[in-house]
Parts: sequence; structure tokens; C-alpha cells
Amino acid sequence: MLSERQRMILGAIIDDYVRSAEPVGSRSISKRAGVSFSPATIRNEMADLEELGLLEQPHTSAGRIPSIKGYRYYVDHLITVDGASEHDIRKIRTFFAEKMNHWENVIGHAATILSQLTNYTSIVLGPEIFNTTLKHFQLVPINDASAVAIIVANTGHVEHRTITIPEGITMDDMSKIVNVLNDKLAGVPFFRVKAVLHSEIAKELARYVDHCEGVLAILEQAITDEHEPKVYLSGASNMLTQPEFKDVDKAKTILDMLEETQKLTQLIQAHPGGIQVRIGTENAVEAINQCSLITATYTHEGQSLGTIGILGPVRMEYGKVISLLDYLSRDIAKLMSRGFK
Amino acid sequence: MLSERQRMILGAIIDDYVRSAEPVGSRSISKRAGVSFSPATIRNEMADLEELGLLEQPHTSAGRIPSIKGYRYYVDHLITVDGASEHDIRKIRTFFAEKMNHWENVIGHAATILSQLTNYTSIVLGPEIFNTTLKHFQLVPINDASAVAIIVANTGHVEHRTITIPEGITMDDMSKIVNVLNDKLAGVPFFRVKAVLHSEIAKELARYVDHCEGVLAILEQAITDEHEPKVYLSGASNMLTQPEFKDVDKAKTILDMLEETQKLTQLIQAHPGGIQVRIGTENAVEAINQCSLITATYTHEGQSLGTIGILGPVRMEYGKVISLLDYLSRDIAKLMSRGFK
DNA sequence: CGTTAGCACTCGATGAATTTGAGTGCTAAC
DNA sequence: GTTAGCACTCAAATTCATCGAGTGCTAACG
Repeated sequence: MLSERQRMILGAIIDDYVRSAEPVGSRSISKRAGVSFSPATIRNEMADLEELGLLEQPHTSAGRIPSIKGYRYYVDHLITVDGASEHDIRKIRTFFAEKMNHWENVIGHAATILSQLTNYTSIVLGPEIFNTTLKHFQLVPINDASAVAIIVANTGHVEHRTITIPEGITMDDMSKIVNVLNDKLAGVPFFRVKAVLHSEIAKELARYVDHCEGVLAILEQAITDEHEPKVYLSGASNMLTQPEFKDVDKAKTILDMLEETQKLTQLIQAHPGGIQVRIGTENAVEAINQCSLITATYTHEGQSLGTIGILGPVRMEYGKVISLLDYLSRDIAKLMSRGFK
Repeated sequence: MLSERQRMILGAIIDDYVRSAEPVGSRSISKRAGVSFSPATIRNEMADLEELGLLEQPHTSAGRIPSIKGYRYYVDHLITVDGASEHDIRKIRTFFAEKMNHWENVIGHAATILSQLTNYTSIVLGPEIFNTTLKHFQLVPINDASAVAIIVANTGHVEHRTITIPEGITMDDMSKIVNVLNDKLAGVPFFRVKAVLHSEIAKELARYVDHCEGVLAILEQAITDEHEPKVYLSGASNMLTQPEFKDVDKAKTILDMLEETQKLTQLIQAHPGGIQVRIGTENAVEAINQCSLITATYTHEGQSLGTIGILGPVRMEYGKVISLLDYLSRDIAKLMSRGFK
């Protein structure tokens, strides 16, 4: 258990360090407004905090910097989250107002505004189509042998892929099949589509069309295959403004990682609901062991739709970022609801 | 007019410099296989080449590096383009073979493989839908007041956007309108859609439906609005491997620019057909005055569909990149034709 | 006359030695 | 428990000398 004074000092050190990126000395703490202890006293406390593993010293004659554990304590107990700043809220309002005619891309815009407001990197996971239902399914023939399969979700999201039509199946057969699928699948959540296809539809379909197994398999794949949620990334180059990444090699490790959408998805999907903070090595992915990742999920009618996140150096403005993510995740939810009507 | 020997020396210097990123001295040239002149002779020639503006000296006691003009001469007169290397071709084959089930995204894959093979940054412009024709148009109602408009092109590409349905128009009216549009617009190139809508369809439609002007305006916008070609970017972080960008600030200028899709499009669209090389300051965009951009367009049945490009440092392997882009642009064309069937 | 050996000269890069100063830990006094 | 005082530490900045790759120029050579 930390004393009140120790908590104050830890907080002050983190604040200072976040701002300056330089080790913080006892003198600069003691000179702060509202602090009435001499540097010597502060030094004693600092030594104690170091022993507790909350601070560390880059070298003997330098000030202290927070350890991962120190940040963790700060985030868990010390942080003040007093809501997004007026300024940020106004920025967000006008930004979305400008893009209102493209509201279907709220998520993409959210990524942009997040990185702009924070000067960190934002990673945003688009609405997870798995949590939504199938509204409409359709084939548009392109020529004799191929067609575009179009899948519309109840959220208005559209996926499409090109399929090849097997020999010996006519367009007529195809449209019969599609009609049946639409009848049976409309309103079914995507994650159940596969099951429904096998249990209810296969038999029924056999009545109408011969040799439909091959077609069905293709359509099934078209519908269920890889509804990978989209990942939006914005402000990756902001990483380069952080002094901790002035070394190009370190920066490259991170930027390389950010280019692998797959890894990104995996990274951000590992975060459950609510607001999550992963500090430094708490992140499973080694490339970002020098970074912190804060995420928030956004929901619609109780369903988690996706995640917005901020990746920055461990030396991050946790309070500000958490407030912002909290505000924006709610705001997105609102905007989307309005979109769904 | 350069003498044979001068051309040889210029070529040798550029080769060396591209490999090493260090100023090239007279000795290292004279020691090359097949060179039978002393360093002193080479030095004299070098001085002449410098006077011609083809070389420059970072400082008096350093070797020479090529100037923009020198690279230009190299690209225009000296370069040997002997086709993509066996190794690269094999890589491309297997890469595309793996992704065959997602051939509709050839372009995205092309960007990836390009950056992987070159270790530079690739910028690829997706098929320009303006050069294609409308195959199918459709509305899928989401709820009473909104619907998703889906536009399918003859290439199999799909665009979609959400629209709001004006008060007082029934779904029935809508589908009538959509039917007429499909009848009249199928096969029309996108760039003519607007004209056809106004000239042929407006009157005809008035017969079927009252108050259709508002709806028509919305649909027109849905169809013609912003078919911005997609830009794919890959290997942006490769920039960081180049010694010329070991300075984080320089790197950031470029990476910032690469995040603005709009600017990217503009940059790459400024390149007309065939293979284009823009060296250093020849690029209009200031942020990449330290870079060279090489582009190639890919076509289908004589129509230019899009552009693939490589952005790297001025000190770039021009021969290799040009061969590769040449090969890949043809390959993409082939793959897409097969896709269209 | 073109080519080359020789040589003095230039100047960034490298690295050792030195200085500086922010910050510490400890001790003793308040 | 707090603080003044002080010796000590060590990275960073500064200075200075050295090194060496590469040049330009001159004179000699075939």
C-alpha cells in the first residue's frame, strides 16, 4: 500500500515523464506547485518506489522513469478520467458533420480523427459482420462461367466476391437456388448461416434442382468465407514523432508489424469488451513491447460491433486517450444507430 | 554527346552507387573487370562529367555521386532492361497461384508482391471503373427509409453506397425505377451514365412514376458519385531501410504523404500510359523530391485500367524495377482477362 | 596527345581525452 | 521525520588529433 505522498510523487513523475520523455529528478518534483517537501525527502520516497518496482533508473546519476508496473499502478489507481476535452469533442463533431454523406464509413473516419487528435496511431476494427444478419443474397452473372455474389447485411454492409459456375449448371438453376437461399436465409445471423444451410436447405433444394451439391458448396463458401472484419489504420507515421522511436530500426519493427493486417486484427481482437489498457510487455505481440495499446469496443443494441484502439509509446497520455476512446466509442454507436434508423 | 568511355564510367558509377549508397571514387572504377584505365584517367573523365552536370561531389575530397540529370541520362540511354529475373517470375507465379481463389483482388496482391520483390514501396491504382460499363444496378431495402444501392461493373467490380429514400415514395415505385434503369443502362460505360440518364431516361420514367425527379437525382448520384479508384499501398516501411532516410524526419515527411490516399491518387494518376520514370525533383509533389517513382499502366482490350508503381529512393535499381513493372503489368492484364473470361 | 605516376592537399569520419552538469545516496544536524 | 550539505557518478557534449579515401595538378612517358 502506498502512502498518499508516494502516490502523489509517482503521479507527478509519470506526468512529467510523459510530457518530457526525460528522466525526472527529485528537484523538478519538489519545485512543483503544491509540493512542500525538499528534494532530499522526495529522493527518499523515490528510492522506496524504486524498491517496490514502480520506478527505475536508466543509470545511477539520472532521474527516475516509471516502470511498466509503475504505469500499471498509475492506470489502475491514480489516473483521472474526466471525459474528453471540449476541444476534442468539437473537433469530432465538425469532422463527422463534414463526412455525413458518407456515414457508412464512420469507422474509417473514426480512425482518422483518432490519430489526428492524439498524434498516436489508431487501429480500428470495422463492424463485425458475424454479429449481424443476412438481409439479401444475390448473384449477378458476369458471363457464362462466372458471377458476382453479393451479400448484404442488415446493417447495410455489403460484401462481394466472384465465383465460378460449374459446368452443366444453367443460369436458370442458379437463380432458383438463389431464390430458395434468400427465402430461407433472410434474417439469419451470419454465424448461423452455415448450420442452416446444412440442416434445412440442402434437402429442400434437392427437390428443385439436380446436381446442386457442387453449386451449394460454392455458394456456401461465398457466403461464409472470410467475413474478416476490416481493419483501418491511421497515423502510423505518428510513431516516428516519438523520441523513443528516433532509432529507425525500432520504428521499422513496429511499422512492419502495422502493415500486416492479419496480425493487427489478431492483436486488437484479443481485447474483450469495455476499455482495455495493455502496457508495454503486457502485449502479446513482441514487436510492440515498447508500446501501449488502449482499446474500446463500440456496441449497437447490446451487441459488440467492433473495436477502436490507440497504439502509442508506453510513455502515453493515458488519461486523455482513455477519455477520448470512451467518448468516441459511444459516439460511433450513436452515429451507427442513426444510420440503421 | 558522350564518348563511349564516358558512358561506361557514368554507368559504372551509378551501378556502384546504387549498390553501396557511398560516393564512388576513381580507384574503385578502375579496378573493375574490363576497365583498363588508370584512376587518373578516370578522374579526368569524372571531372568532365561533373562539368556536364551528370555527376556531383558531396565535398571536395569525396568520390562522385550521380546527379538527377545523371540518372536521367542513365535511364534514357544506358539502362539495360532484360526482362524480369527468373527468380522474380517464379515468385510471382507461386504468389498468385496461392491467392487464386481471391483473384478479384489481384491488384491488392500485386501491390504486396511488388513491395516484397523490390524492397521498395509500391503504389497501385485499382481498375478505373470509369473505363468499364455498368452491368447491373440494384437497390436492397434496409428499412423504410434507407436502402443499399449496389452497382456491378462488367469487370465484376462492385461498388455500394447507402441512400436515403425520400418521403412519399414507395418501394414499389423504387423498384419500377430501378427496372427501367437496368434496362437502359446495362452495358453503358460509366462515364456516359450521367448523359444517358438525362437524355433518354428522365422523360421515359416520368410516364411510369410521379414525382420521380427527386429519386432520380439520388440514384444518379449513387451511380456516378465518386467511383474513386482504389489505391493500394504496400511496403511503406521499406522506406526506412534506405540509408537516405535514416533521418527520422525525412522519413516522416514521406510516410505522412503516403497516408494521404488522395495525394497518392493524384500523384500516380499524373502518369500517362506505358512505363514512366520520374526521378527526384521531376516529381511534382515536394515530399518525394528525394524519391523516384516508376509506373506502368495495365490494360484490358486496349483500355487502360489502372497503374502499378514503385516508389523508392532516387538511388534506385531502375533496371530491375522497370523490368519487373513491365512484366507484372502484362501479367495482371492476363490474369484479369482470364477473370473476365 | 592521350595516358599515367606521383604528390600535396582537402575534409569528413573516427575516436580518445576532457569537461560539464544534472542527479544521486549518504550523513549529520535540525 | 525532514532537510541541508557534500562527495560521487556517469551520460552527454565538447574539443582535439589522427586517419585515410579521394581529389586536382604537374610532369613524365610512349
